Amino acid sequence: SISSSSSSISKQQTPPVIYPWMRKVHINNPVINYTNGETKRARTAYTRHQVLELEKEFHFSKYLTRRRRIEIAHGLVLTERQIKIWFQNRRMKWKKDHKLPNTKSKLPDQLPAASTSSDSS
Amino acid sequence: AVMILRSRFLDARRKRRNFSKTATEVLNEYFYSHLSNPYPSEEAKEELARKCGISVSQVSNWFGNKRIRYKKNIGKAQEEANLYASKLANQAAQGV
DNA sequence: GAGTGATTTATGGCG
DNA sequence: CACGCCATAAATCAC
Repeated sequence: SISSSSSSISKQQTPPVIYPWMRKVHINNPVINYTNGETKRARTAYTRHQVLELEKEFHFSKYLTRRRRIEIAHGLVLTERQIKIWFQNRRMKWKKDHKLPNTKSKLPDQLPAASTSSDSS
Repeated sequence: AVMILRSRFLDARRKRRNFSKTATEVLNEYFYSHLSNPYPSEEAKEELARKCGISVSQVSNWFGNKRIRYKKNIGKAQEEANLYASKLANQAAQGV
Protein backbone atom coordinates (compact mmCIF):
# COMPACT_ATOMS: atom_id res chain seq x y z
CA SER A 1 0.00 0.00 0.00
CA ILE A 2 1.87 2.98 -1.23
CA SER A 3 -0.83 5.49 -0.56
CA SER A 4 0.74 8.86 -0.99
CA SER A 5 0.95 10.68 2.29
CA SER A 6 0.63 13.95 0.42
CA SER A 7 -2.82 14.72 1.71
CA SER A 8 -2.43 18.35 0.87
CA ILE A 9 -5.82 19.89 1.41
CA SER A 10 -5.02 22.73 -0.91
CA LYS A 11 -7.86 24.99 -1.87
CA GLN A 12 -9.43 23.63 -4.99
CA GLN A 13 -11.64 26.01 -6.98
CA THR A 14 -9.76 26.16 -10.26
CA PRO A 15 -6.37 26.98 -8.90
CA PRO A 16 -4.41 28.79 -11.56
CA VAL A 17 -1.37 27.24 -10.02
CA ILE A 18 1.43 26.88 -12.46
CA TYR A 19 3.80 24.26 -11.21
CA PRO A 20 7.38 24.27 -12.51
CA TRP A 21 6.85 21.28 -14.75
CA MET A 22 4.23 23.19 -16.70
CA ARG A 23 6.69 25.72 -18.03
CA LYS A 24 8.07 25.30 -21.49
CA VAL A 25 11.64 24.23 -21.40
CA HIS A 26 12.85 23.52 -24.92
CA ILE A 27 11.97 26.81 -26.44
CA ASN A 28 15.39 27.49 -27.84
CA ASN A 29 16.43 29.22 -31.02
CA PRO A 30 14.92 26.90 -33.59
CA VAL A 31 11.51 28.50 -33.58
CA ILE A 32 9.49 29.16 -36.66
CA ASN A 33 6.48 31.39 -36.53
CA TYR A 34 4.31 31.90 -39.50
CA THR A 35 2.10 34.98 -39.65
CA ASN A 36 0.07 33.40 -36.90
CA GLY A 37 1.16 34.04 -33.33
CA GLU A 38 2.37 30.50 -32.91
CA THR A 39 6.01 29.93 -32.23
CA LYS A 40 6.93 26.32 -32.44
CA ARG A 41 10.14 24.45 -32.16
CA ALA A 42 11.16 23.02 -35.48
CA ARG A 43 11.53 19.28 -35.61
CA THR A 44 13.07 18.29 -38.88
CA ALA A 45 11.62 15.14 -40.36
CA TYR A 46 14.37 13.17 -42.00
CA THR A 47 13.81 12.12 -45.55
CA ARG A 48 13.13 8.54 -46.50
CA HIS A 49 16.55 8.30 -48.03
CA GLN A 50 18.24 9.59 -44.90
CA VAL A 51 16.41 7.19 -42.65
CA LEU A 52 17.03 4.32 -45.01
CA GLU A 53 20.75 4.95 -45.06
CA LEU A 54 20.88 5.38 -41.31
CA GLU A 55 18.94 2.19 -40.83
CA LYS A 56 21.27 0.36 -43.16
CA GLU A 57 24.25 1.62 -41.25
CA PHE A 58 22.68 0.65 -37.96
CA HIS A 59 22.13 -2.86 -39.19
CA PHE A 60 25.80 -3.05 -40.00
CA SER A 61 26.83 -1.75 -36.62
CA LYS A 62 24.97 -0.42 -33.60
CA TYR A 63 27.81 1.94 -32.77
CA LEU A 64 29.68 4.46 -34.81
CA THR A 65 33.30 5.39 -34.91
CA ARG A 66 34.10 9.06 -35.10
CA ARG A 67 35.37 8.50 -38.60
CA ARG A 68 32.22 6.80 -39.82
CA ARG A 69 30.04 9.40 -38.17
CA ILE A 70 31.70 12.18 -40.11
CA GLU A 71 31.34 10.30 -43.37
CA ILE A 72 27.66 9.68 -42.85
CA ALA A 73 27.00 13.23 -41.75
CA HIS A 74 28.50 14.52 -44.95
CA GLY A 75 26.82 11.92 -47.09
CA LEU A 76 23.35 12.65 -45.72
CA VAL A 77 23.79 16.35 -45.16
CA LEU A 78 23.18 16.17 -41.45
CA THR A 79 25.31 17.30 -38.57
CA GLU A 80 27.55 14.96 -36.63
CA ARG A 81 25.41 15.66 -33.63
CA GLN A 82 22.27 14.61 -35.44
CA ILE A 83 23.88 11.36 -36.48
CA LYS A 84 25.04 10.68 -32.97
CA ILE A 85 21.62 11.42 -31.54
CA TRP A 86 19.91 9.31 -34.17
CA PHE A 87 22.01 6.31 -33.25
CA GLN A 88 21.34 6.83 -29.57
CA ASN A 89 17.62 6.97 -30.18
CA ARG A 90 17.83 3.99 -32.46
CA ARG A 91 19.61 1.98 -29.81
CA MET A 92 16.88 2.83 -27.33
CA LYS A 93 14.28 1.71 -29.79
CA TRP A 94 16.19 -1.48 -30.43
CA LYS A 95 16.21 -2.20 -26.73
CA LYS A 96 12.52 -1.58 -26.47
CA ASP A 97 11.80 -3.93 -29.35
CA HIS A 98 14.14 -6.65 -28.17
CA LYS A 99 13.21 -6.83 -24.54
CA LEU A 100 10.77 -9.47 -23.45
CA PRO A 101 7.40 -8.23 -24.59
CA ASN A 102 5.93 -10.36 -21.78
CA THR A 103 3.63 -13.25 -22.39
CA LYS A 104 0.57 -11.41 -23.47
CA SER A 105 1.66 -10.11 -26.83
CA LYS A 106 -0.59 -11.11 -29.64
CA LEU A 107 1.88 -11.14 -32.45
CA PRO A 108 0.15 -12.40 -35.57
CA ASP A 109 2.74 -15.02 -36.45
CA GLN A 110 -0.14 -17.01 -37.88
CA LEU A 111 -3.04 -14.85 -38.85
CA PRO A 112 -6.49 -16.43 -38.89
CA ALA A 113 -6.70 -17.48 -42.50
CA ALA A 114 -10.45 -17.83 -42.26
CA SER A 115 -11.11 -14.21 -43.09
CA THR A 116 -11.03 -13.44 -46.77
CA SER A 117 -8.08 -11.15 -46.68
CA SER A 118 -8.09 -10.22 -50.30
CA ASP A 119 -4.51 -9.14 -50.55
CA SER A 120 -3.66 -7.75 -53.88
CA SER A 121 -0.68 -5.91 -55.23
CA ALA B 1 8.00 -4.29 -52.09
CA VAL B 2 5.68 -6.63 -50.24
CA MET B 3 7.74 -6.20 -47.12
CA ILE B 4 7.24 -2.48 -47.23
CA LEU B 5 3.51 -2.88 -47.36
CA ARG B 6 3.56 -5.51 -44.65
CA SER B 7 5.57 -3.36 -42.30
CA ARG B 8 3.31 -0.43 -42.99
CA PHE B 9 0.28 -2.43 -41.98
CA LEU B 10 1.95 -3.97 -38.99
CA ASP B 11 3.14 -0.63 -37.71
CA ALA B 12 1.84 -0.37 -34.19
CA ARG B 13 0.50 3.11 -34.69
CA ARG B 14 -1.91 2.05 -37.37
CA LYS B 15 -4.01 -0.25 -35.29
CA ARG B 16 -4.46 2.12 -32.43
CA ARG B 17 -7.11 1.49 -29.83
CA ASN B 18 -8.16 3.71 -27.02
CA PHE B 19 -7.61 2.50 -23.51
CA SER B 20 -10.57 1.33 -21.53
CA LYS B 21 -12.58 3.91 -19.71
CA THR B 22 -11.54 2.56 -16.34
CA ALA B 23 -7.89 2.60 -17.35
CA THR B 24 -8.14 6.24 -18.38
CA GLU B 25 -9.93 6.87 -15.12
CA VAL B 26 -7.13 5.38 -13.08
CA LEU B 27 -4.46 7.28 -14.99
CA ASN B 28 -6.30 10.56 -14.68
CA GLU B 29 -6.82 10.08 -10.98
CA TYR B 30 -3.13 9.61 -10.49
CA PHE B 31 -2.31 12.54 -12.73
CA TYR B 32 -4.58 15.01 -10.99
CA SER B 33 -3.75 13.84 -7.50
CA HIS B 34 -0.10 14.49 -8.32
CA LEU B 35 -0.58 17.60 -10.37
CA SER B 36 2.31 19.34 -8.65
CA ASN B 37 4.67 16.69 -9.96
CA PRO B 38 3.03 14.16 -12.29
CA TYR B 39 6.08 11.99 -12.77
CA PRO B 40 5.35 8.50 -11.47
CA SER B 41 8.33 6.43 -10.38
CA GLU B 42 9.17 3.23 -12.16
CA GLU B 43 7.38 1.28 -9.44
CA ALA B 44 4.33 3.48 -9.65
CA LYS B 45 4.28 3.03 -13.40
CA GLU B 46 4.35 -0.71 -12.98
CA GLU B 47 1.46 -0.63 -10.59
CA LEU B 48 -0.52 1.64 -12.85
CA ALA B 49 0.24 -0.61 -15.77
CA ARG B 50 -1.03 -3.57 -13.82
CA LYS B 51 -4.18 -1.84 -12.72
CA CYS B 52 -4.88 -0.62 -16.22
CA GLY B 53 -3.98 -3.77 -18.06
CA ILE B 54 -1.45 -2.01 -20.26
CA SER B 55 2.33 -2.00 -20.51
CA VAL B 56 4.72 0.26 -18.66
CA SER B 57 5.70 1.86 -21.95
CA GLN B 58 2.10 2.70 -22.57
CA VAL B 59 1.86 4.29 -19.14
CA SER B 60 4.93 6.37 -19.96
CA ASN B 61 3.42 7.39 -23.28
CA TRP B 62 0.20 8.34 -21.57
CA PHE B 63 1.91 10.58 -19.02
CA GLY B 64 4.12 12.14 -21.65
CA ASN B 65 1.13 12.99 -23.80
CA LYS B 66 -0.92 14.10 -20.81
CA ARG B 67 1.72 16.48 -19.50
CA ILE B 68 2.34 18.14 -22.82
CA ARG B 69 -1.29 18.42 -23.72
CA TYR B 70 -2.24 19.66 -20.29
CA LYS B 71 0.24 22.48 -20.32
CA LYS B 72 -0.63 23.38 -23.87
CA ASN B 73 -4.10 24.13 -22.67
CA ILE B 74 -4.14 24.71 -18.96
CA GLY B 75 -7.40 26.61 -19.07
CA LYS B 76 -9.32 23.93 -20.87
CA ALA B 77 -7.99 21.24 -18.62
CA GLN B 78 -9.36 22.92 -15.51
CA GLU B 79 -12.73 21.33 -16.02
CA GLU B 80 -11.21 17.92 -15.96
CA ALA B 81 -8.97 18.90 -13.08
CA ASN B 82 -11.94 19.97 -10.98
CA LEU B 83 -13.82 16.88 -11.96
CA TYR B 84 -11.11 14.61 -10.64
CA ALA B 85 -10.42 16.86 -7.69
CA SER B 86 -13.98 16.46 -6.47
CA LYS B 87 -13.84 12.78 -7.23
CA LEU B 88 -10.79 12.42 -5.05
CA ALA B 89 -12.31 14.53 -2.30
CA ASN B 90 -15.31 12.28 -2.41
CA GLN B 91 -13.15 9.19 -2.11
CA ALA B 92 -11.21 10.69 0.76
CA ALA B 93 -14.43 11.49 2.55
CA GLN B 94 -15.41 7.86 2.32
CA GLY B 95 -12.03 6.72 3.53
CA VAL B 96 -11.00 4.83 0.41
C1' DG C 1 -11.84 17.26 -37.69
C1' DA C 2 -10.82 16.64 -32.83
C1' DG C 3 -8.89 13.06 -29.80
C1' DT C 4 -5.54 9.99 -28.64
C1' DG C 5 -1.92 6.46 -28.46
C1' DA C 6 2.61 5.84 -30.64
C1' DT C 7 6.67 7.37 -33.04
C1' DT C 8 10.15 10.50 -34.38
C1' DT C 9 13.71 14.39 -33.53
C1' DA C 10 16.10 16.69 -29.79
C1' DT C 11 17.58 18.16 -24.96
C1' DG C 12 19.94 17.65 -20.53
C1' DG C 13 21.58 15.11 -16.64
C1' DC C 14 24.47 11.86 -14.94
C1' DG C 15 27.99 8.15 -15.16
C1' DC D 1 36.30 15.47 -22.03
C1' DA D 2 33.35 13.18 -25.27
C1' DC D 3 30.20 9.81 -25.39
C1' DG D 4 26.56 6.49 -24.04
C1' DC D 5 22.23 5.74 -21.48
C1' DC D 6 18.06 7.33 -19.95
C1' DA D 7 13.85 9.93 -19.06
C1' DT D 8 11.67 13.30 -21.09
C1' DA D 9 10.01 17.32 -24.28
C1' DA D 10 7.76 18.62 -28.28
C1' DA D 11 6.15 17.94 -32.82
C1' DT D 12 4.03 14.88 -35.73
C1' DC D 13 1.95 10.69 -37.43
C1' DA D 14 -1.85 7.58 -38.15
C1' DC D 15 -6.09 5.94 -37.06
